[in-house]
Amino acid sequence: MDESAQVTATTVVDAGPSPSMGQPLDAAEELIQLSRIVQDIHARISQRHGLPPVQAKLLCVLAFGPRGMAELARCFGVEKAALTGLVDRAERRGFVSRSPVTGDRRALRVTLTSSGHRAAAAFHTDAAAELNQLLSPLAPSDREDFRTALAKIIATRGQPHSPTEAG
Amino acid sequence: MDESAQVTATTVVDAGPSPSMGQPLDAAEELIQLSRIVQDIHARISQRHGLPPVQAKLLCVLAFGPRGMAELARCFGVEKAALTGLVDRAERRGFVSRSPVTGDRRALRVTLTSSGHRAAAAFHTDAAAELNQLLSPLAPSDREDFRTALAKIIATRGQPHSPTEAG
DNA sequence: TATTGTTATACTCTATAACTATA
DNA sequence: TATAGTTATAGAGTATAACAATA
Repeated sequence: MDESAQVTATTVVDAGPSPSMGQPLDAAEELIQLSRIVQDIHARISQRHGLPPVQAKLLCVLAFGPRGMAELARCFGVEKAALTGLVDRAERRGFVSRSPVTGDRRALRVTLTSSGHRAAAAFHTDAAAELNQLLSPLAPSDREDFRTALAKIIATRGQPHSPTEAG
Repeated sequence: MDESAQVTATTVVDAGPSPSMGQPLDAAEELIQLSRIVQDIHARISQRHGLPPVQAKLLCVLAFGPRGMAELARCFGVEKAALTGLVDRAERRGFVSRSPVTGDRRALRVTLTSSGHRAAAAFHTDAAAELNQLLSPLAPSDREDFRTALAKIIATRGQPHSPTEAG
């Protein structure tokens, strides 16, 4: 009878057209929806470039310079064993290469190939364009305010753990 | 030497502590970061409840009422074959059940069990709390403005296709 | 002992294609 | 023919655990 009594649209992450459309959204739901839109854009552009989303992410991280496997695992928030497979697939496609690290014979350095650089740049161009487009419905001053709020939220949560300068 | 020339932090979706921290972020990067934070919250709370994120999403969608397989597939933006497996796993854990639809002998209706309802409600409570918490660094009036902007962005993109009233 | 990376195994999620049954 | 759902197969992504080599 009233299955909807306890659960609102809030937690319907990424669910597209939801059964509760038409009601005003609460803050949590709005955040979820924005998140969905951003992820969808990322996924769609990845696909357009023939890359699984995580591979696109990998290329973009490596565009800043070579990284070690463990460093990448921390950066992605996954186990190191997952990185082995991730890098395997990227290497198989010619986007990255593993090379030894002088001074630590256990370590490997993952580097973008020139093909990987091209793929990363092409992906980035498209993604940045579409994401920036997202703010176009806002008036310039509103856009400023929105970004200020966004920055405040991000600063409060995403505490970066000073990355190693390696590379 | 300058691998970072072409690709900015923008497209580093979900990359956690990025190599470019400390520089001011552009709008696209901010959107990506917020998206990462929201998804991380969802994933973490799903895990806390012993659910893969997509399973949590399924429970929350079904909390509004039963849905057909094809309806769920459209809602999730995946192929119907993927739904079969998704519902299989949820059914195996006792969260949902399939039942016939009178009037269309091809169709199945997926319904939350009482166990599924409890899981959905518990998950939702946690998720809504943490997501709303995200806006706490904003002053009340800023929060209003932020949500207004958010709503405008969402309205411009996420065009809901009036869902079937079925249930 | 701790760290770096790999292998082995298993599970979830997804796509594609071929199939059945019903509309 | 079109739609609802399943099965089969393949692949990506992830976790855990056990392992090797090095620090």
